[in-house]
Amino acid sequence: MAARALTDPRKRASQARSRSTVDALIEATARILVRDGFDRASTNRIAEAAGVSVGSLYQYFPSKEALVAAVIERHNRDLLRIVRRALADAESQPVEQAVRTLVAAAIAAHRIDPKLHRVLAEQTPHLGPAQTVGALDRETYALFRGYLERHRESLRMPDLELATFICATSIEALTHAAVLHRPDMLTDADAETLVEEATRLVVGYLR
Amino acid sequence: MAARALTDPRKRASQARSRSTVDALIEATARILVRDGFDRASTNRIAEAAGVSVGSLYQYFPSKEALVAAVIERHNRDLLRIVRRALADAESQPVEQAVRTLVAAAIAAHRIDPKLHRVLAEQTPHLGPAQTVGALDRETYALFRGYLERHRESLRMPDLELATFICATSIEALTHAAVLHRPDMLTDADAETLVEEATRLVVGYLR
DNA sequence: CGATAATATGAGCTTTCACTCGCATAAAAT
DNA sequence: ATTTTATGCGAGTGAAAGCTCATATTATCG
Repeated sequence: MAARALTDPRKRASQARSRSTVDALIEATARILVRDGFDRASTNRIAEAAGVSVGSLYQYFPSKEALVAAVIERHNRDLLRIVRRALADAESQPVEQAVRTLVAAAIAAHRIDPKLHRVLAEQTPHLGPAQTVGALDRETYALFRGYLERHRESLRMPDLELATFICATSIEALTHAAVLHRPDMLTDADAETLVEEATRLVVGYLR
Repeated sequence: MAARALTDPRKRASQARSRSTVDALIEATARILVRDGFDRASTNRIAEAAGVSVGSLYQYFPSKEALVAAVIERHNRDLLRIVRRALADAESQPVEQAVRTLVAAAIAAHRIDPKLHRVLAEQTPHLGPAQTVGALDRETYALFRGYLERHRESLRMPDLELATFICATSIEALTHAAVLHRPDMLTDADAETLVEEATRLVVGYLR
């Protein structure tokens, strides 16, 4: 019997009223997470911030983790939209331009809601791997690997698996670190040179 | 007035007996962190695992955070010893060999106690930045930047700050990811090719 | 030995927090 | 209009965790 993950929603909201309750809860969770951090984000506080009672909260989410999982899911969906779009554009581009497109998209994606991204990245990896921000990395990883495979003639890389690991990990780390620890690198002028340098790094590696 | 950080030790241990109590506590904290994770590592459990009473624990550590900070400090000290040593060796080496030395050291360092490293990296960044694993990154960053400055003639990089960021971030991320998420890459044979590839990435960037 | 300081003990206090449950209200169905 | 279902409420419960303190044991020193 497939054990129902404890992050699954408890009940589908069918009426418009309850759907807006669910939305308010997810939205409030994101706000409280940013304001107070994971540990201090109590379900009571979240419910209050959403203008809803704790009882209602537990009608739709079986646990605090489920609530956070919903926030992560929404955030990941937003980021993935950008990355997918970029990789679709990159498909028809030569390697160098493709990498540039991807790097720029990675930065743009991290800029959607940096404060939330930070909290999710730093304080939630112990929630099941399916919900973590890491899930996003894995998806991006797969997409990028697809690109490399379809363009393997223009590369001199025997081991695409390894190449994907090196490139995806580096790009993710650089954009992540820039957004979280070095916001000074993201003024419009500096952001451009960052994109160029990261592109040089990766393209130089791929030849 | 300099506010005493709540991660400072509470009292110096003077007799040999108490010093061994403190050691046992730090050691036990590391074990429990690995076994149960940060959240479930209660001070009572830690004291019990150390064969010591909670009261004694609070005689030397004002909070759970202080205890964890001590573990981080010890772990960082161990890692830094390896990195310092490597960068000392690298000092007299040409760029390519120097980078190889550093990458190999980074992997070796991450292998000291991977399980503990994972817990500390994933579950403690919300403790003050002074105690985080990030402190280690910053130190390494500074050391590496020193190397680049002393060898700037053999590089064609105008902006050493940026170059340090790109290289240090990439190396850290690659070794971190390999140790934590891809242990299959660390069989002796594969580890060597990983070192070579990471070296190619960075050296290619530095020219 | 006797006295003082250092160290160790662990029952229990306090607080916080996730979560429940009985009941009220609003929408849908009949 | 009446019944049925969906949604909302929030005081209260039980468990867990951080931390204290009154007391006991051990070491140090004159």
